[in-house]
Amino acid sequence: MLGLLSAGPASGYDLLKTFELSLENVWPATQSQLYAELGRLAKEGLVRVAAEGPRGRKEYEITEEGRTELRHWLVEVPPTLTRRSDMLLRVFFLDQVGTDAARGYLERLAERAVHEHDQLLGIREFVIGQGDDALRLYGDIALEWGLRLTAAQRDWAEWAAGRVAALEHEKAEQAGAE
Amino acid sequence: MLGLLSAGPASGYDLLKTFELSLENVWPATQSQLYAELGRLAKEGLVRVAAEGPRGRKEYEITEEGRTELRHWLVEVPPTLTRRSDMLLRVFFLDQVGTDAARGYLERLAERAVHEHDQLLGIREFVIGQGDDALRLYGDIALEWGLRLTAAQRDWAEWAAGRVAALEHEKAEQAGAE
DNA sequence: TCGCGACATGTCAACCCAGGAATGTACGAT
DNA sequence: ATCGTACATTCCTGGGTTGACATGTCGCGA
Repeated sequence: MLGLLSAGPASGYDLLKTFELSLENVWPATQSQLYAELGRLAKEGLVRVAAEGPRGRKEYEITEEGRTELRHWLVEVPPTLTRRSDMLLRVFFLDQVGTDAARGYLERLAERAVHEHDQLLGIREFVIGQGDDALRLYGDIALEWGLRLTAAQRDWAEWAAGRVAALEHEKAEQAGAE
Repeated sequence: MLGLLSAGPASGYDLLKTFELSLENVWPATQSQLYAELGRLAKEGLVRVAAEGPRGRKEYEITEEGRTELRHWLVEVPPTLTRRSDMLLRVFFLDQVGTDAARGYLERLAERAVHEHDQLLGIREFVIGQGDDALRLYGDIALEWGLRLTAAQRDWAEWAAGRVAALEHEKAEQAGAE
């Protein structure tokens, strides 16, 4: 939220829209959280109500303290590694369902990765050439991460399905040889 | 937990150790959660106390219902896409700190990816040849995902740092030409 | 035999988060 | 003029998470 407000003042509703439109792939947020957090940030002096508009609209702007805190967070606070992937957790227990279903699971993962990849390509077409140099660059970089991640996931899932198929084949041969 | 118990009975403490040792990269859990969850699973009839040992040790085993539920979850419940990466979120706001610090951030991400990659390679050396065919295969597949992910992250971060450097250069030229 | 470290479980407060319900206002199109 | 839609905020409930605290037992080595 400090990051969004650093680009200019906005209301809670504006921020909500931004989260839904452009940040939902990276950091989804709900309105309850958003408004609560705005209140908290205001109490800590990191944001301030700059103006009140129609319909009770409160336009928030970032304060100097807020900017300092944002820069601090950006470069000094170590990023937390994203853990907890139920997609990967399932893989560990895939031997419980047999090679056939396991292969199916992995193939579906591959398909989904392709689908997400396509969606990101669509977004890239859509945002092409928007914003100034710096903004476009960092948006591009984030998008590229998504593209590479989904591509890697597709390759991996296909490779994994192949490995499972090989095991299936091996088992079938052993059964045949007995 | 059902997945772990499907490999054989264990106490809450055993499960905790397993989470710490081998699942912490995929699904970290704390003891409070673990014991609470064991109680819940027992109440739902998905696990059962099989034996009691010294020190109040309660050995749980998975029930038939539990196995059914596990298989159901593995193949029928759609995996949730992992969102929320503060690492990526920061990228969006990197223009707030200038090209120099931004490049530094990305370079540190690349270093960290290399470090994680090396750790995973170490794990692979360590677990090589353990377990039976199926178990080894799925462990391998999960590990391979980590390897590919960290490799992709390194490539991406280096590529991104290069892009930022290019922007830096461009700006410097413009400043010189004025 | 004595004490330490590993084994083992349980409880609690605080926080974050998702989703939904409730409430109301202003604007634009017909 | 009015009606629907978008704007805009607040509150509530339930569930997941974390981290700390509390308690106690067994086994082994000095």
